[in-house]
Amino acid sequence: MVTLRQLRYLDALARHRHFGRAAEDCAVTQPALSMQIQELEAALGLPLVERRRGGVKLTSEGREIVRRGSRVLCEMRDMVDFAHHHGKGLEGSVRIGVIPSIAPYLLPTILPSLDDQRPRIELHLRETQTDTLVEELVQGLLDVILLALPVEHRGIETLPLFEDRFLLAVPKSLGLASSKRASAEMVVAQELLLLEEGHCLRDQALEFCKLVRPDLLHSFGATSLTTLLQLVANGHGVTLLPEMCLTSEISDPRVTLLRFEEPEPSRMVGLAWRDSSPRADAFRILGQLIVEARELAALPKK
Amino acid sequence: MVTLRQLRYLDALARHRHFGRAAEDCAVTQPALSMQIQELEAALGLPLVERRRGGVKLTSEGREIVRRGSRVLCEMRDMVDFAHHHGKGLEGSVRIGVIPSIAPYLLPTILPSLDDQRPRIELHLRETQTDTLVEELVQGLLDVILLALPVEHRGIETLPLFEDRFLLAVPKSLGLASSKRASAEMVVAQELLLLEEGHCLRDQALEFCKLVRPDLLHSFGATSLTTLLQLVANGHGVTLLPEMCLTSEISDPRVTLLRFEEPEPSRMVGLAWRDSSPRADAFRILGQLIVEARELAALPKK
DNA sequence: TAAAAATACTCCATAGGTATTTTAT
DNA sequence: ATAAAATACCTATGGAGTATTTTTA
Repeated sequence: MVTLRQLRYLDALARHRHFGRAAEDCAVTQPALSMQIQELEAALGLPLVERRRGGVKLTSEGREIVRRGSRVLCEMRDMVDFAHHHGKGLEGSVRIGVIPSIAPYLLPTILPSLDDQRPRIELHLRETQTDTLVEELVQGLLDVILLALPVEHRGIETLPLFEDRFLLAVPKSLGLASSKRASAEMVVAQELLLLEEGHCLRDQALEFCKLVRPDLLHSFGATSLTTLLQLVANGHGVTLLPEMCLTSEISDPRVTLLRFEEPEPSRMVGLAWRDSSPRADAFRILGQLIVEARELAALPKK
Repeated sequence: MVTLRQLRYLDALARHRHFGRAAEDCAVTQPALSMQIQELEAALGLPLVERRRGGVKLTSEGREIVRRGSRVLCEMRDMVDFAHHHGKGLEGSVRIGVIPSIAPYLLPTILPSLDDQRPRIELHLRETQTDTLVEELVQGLLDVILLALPVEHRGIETLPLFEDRFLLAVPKSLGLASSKRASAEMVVAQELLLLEEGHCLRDQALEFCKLVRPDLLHSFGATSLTTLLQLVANGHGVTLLPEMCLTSEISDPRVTLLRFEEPEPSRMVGLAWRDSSPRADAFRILGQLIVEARELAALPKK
């Protein structure tokens, strides 16, 4: 008989690759964990790990069992969470992940209104790149993530919130700066500055320009849009900038921002959660709140 | 702490709506099951069932927990199955479901060749309509189903196998019978005979004719294509017939079969299984075998 | 030979069984 | 009044701990 306990121990063993430390992580002794792993192997009729001095190695079947076991454990967690959070809406702790090109710009506008309207919410924020966020979401380390859609991943449900246009940032020194609208060709003709690998903005910009040979680009390995904009200001090239990122601090007299010709490139910002998530309904409301907070913040500008 | 045992008992209780019989189903005594349900309710902090004389009623939260619990149990089963069937390919018992408009025509051609090539396979066949098959697949009562795509359902993976054209069966007595090709308009102009509600062929035919008011149709409630064809032979109307169903027994001198004008209507026949299914790889091979068996059977005709 | 996993054995928590009581119609 | 679920109490299984042995790099 396969038990949840066995799956939990196996999961720990897969993470630590060491019986003793895995046992410690599970708050049991090493023999206890050893026995459960053995029983699991007996129940499944397969060896799951190769025991070798200097670490434990999963067999290929073992990896698959770990994968499936994680899913089972994750769904169990979601079930218990569902029960505990049931009817409480957004209340309680929400572990939210946000990509770097959204977090600093959108959060200042939505957090205050969120605190106003849902005082009992308790946000745990994490900011990293899309791949990591999705991985952590799937593993149950995060409850919901805010990022650029689409997200193609099994077991992930998404909710589009709003379009965010891309603008072209060009140095005033360049002749281009006087153009009314930017075009894809203009981008290709100049030095295109991008964030380092792994940032979705980089991929979106490349896709827009239909550049199939990104290896040809001079990558400055910039890690933030502010850095990127500094490079533009100093005449090193041009870059694509999401409209959302236009806050007062970012404006620089040496940089001109051009809208693109129709159809304007844009990214769709949205929320994503596990489709087994216990609080899918609450996250839809969260989406609603984000959209409203954004619209509210935009009004005064007009 | 929520345990799998509790989920199994809850599942039985949801099915039987009776503590005593659910307990019997689980091969334990009624107090044992009662206790586990109580502990589950305590762990989740929710009442799951209303105890009332003359049966047990699930609360709305209870239903959701049952749904999630079933998923957990199903994934556990799939995990154990994966381990047991691992590396054995198609060997062992496969519970396959097939829709009525495919089963009698396709199976005679594929079963023999399947037996030849995979002697150790043990097929358990079930024949019903699409909705039931999908439901049973999701619940883990079936391993794989053979039906007309698309199937839109969460957690279901599909594999298209081949196109199956629709032909128009018209009575020889009708003027139409001399036409070279049939058209959608011809169908609408005549009395269209259909299978009773629930058969996917009915829906596909209606969709093709773009009939939005199927309530206007005279439904004869035919339950088999043979019956339908008898009606056509006797001049009661016309019907759409999948090409696959053209076996010698069905041919009738009073009926003419017309191919449609381009684009010819057709259905895509394919396999579907749970995306957590342990034997997804084996089912892809099964699909391959079906396609090959069909091509083999078609050759002699030429 | 030394670290790491397996084995031996003892204990206790918990699930299950039997007998009985409570509850609701 | 009676069927059905809950409670009480006892038993036994299985998971965990401690101590120890075996394995292997």
